Amino acid sequence: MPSRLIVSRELADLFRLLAHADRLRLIEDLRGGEKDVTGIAQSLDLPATRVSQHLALLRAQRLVEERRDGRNHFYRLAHPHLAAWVLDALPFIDIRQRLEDADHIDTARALWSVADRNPH
Amino acid sequence: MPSRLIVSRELADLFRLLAHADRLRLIEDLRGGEKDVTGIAQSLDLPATRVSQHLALLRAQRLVEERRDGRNHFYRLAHPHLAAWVLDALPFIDIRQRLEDADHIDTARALWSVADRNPH
DNA sequence: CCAATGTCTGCAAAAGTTCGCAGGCGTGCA
DNA sequence: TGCACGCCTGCGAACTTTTGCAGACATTGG
Repeated sequence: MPSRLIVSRELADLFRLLAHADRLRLIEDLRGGEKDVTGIAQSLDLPATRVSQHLALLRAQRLVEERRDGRNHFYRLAHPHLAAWVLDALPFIDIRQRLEDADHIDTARALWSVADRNPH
Repeated sequence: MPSRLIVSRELADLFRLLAHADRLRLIEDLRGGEKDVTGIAQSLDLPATRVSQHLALLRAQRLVEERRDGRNHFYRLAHPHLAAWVLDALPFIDIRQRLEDADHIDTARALWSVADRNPH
């Protein structure tokens, strides 16, 4: 029964792709809709080259899709539900370290949620 | 607004912990309830030392809890819902490579689900 | 007490990831 | 055509993770 092994490897690849704070922020940033590389770089405060490198990884596993318009490359989530699923992981993080109790998870979720689409 | 950065780092740590095929299999293996190290090692077909190393990582981030009985250490999921959440990621894996279409996701999910608690 | 068993930890080599930088490619504007 | 812009890729250095192995520790049975 090798399917299990195959599936676990596929899932591990996905988790590895998500195992980087900047890529997670990027995914949350795309929740509002498509955005070009420079726009993402500005809102995450990262060099555009690095954003492009992250996007190349996400693209390789079809987590984002690209649309070109002139010299700009616009990216969007291939699965819009992905961002919500990522936030569903909040209950599993070890809250002892930096957050005090379960209420703060809600605070964090709120902070990161739809309402908050201003500069930063 | 640094909370966002903090949360994304916490989430990235969690994803990094899950970004290993054997640890994912381990988590799925514990879905059925607690199990000792040797038992896990047998059902995953891995050396017990390695299982212990993986468990040490999962323990450090409070994803599993330990109960000792004599010389055996029994482990269980700290959040039983974790295993289900992991499987919710199946729609996001890139299915072109080894699986043909969406039906196979269901097959994979079924293969890995509750019914399947026989040897392997 | 001694030996066997089940598990844990430390270490170092191998493998993998991240990051900055240099240079390349395509597009648009003067 | 030439230049600036937006983005992409390749490369090497620094860092992190994985793995097997050797040895340690605690518990149990003889």
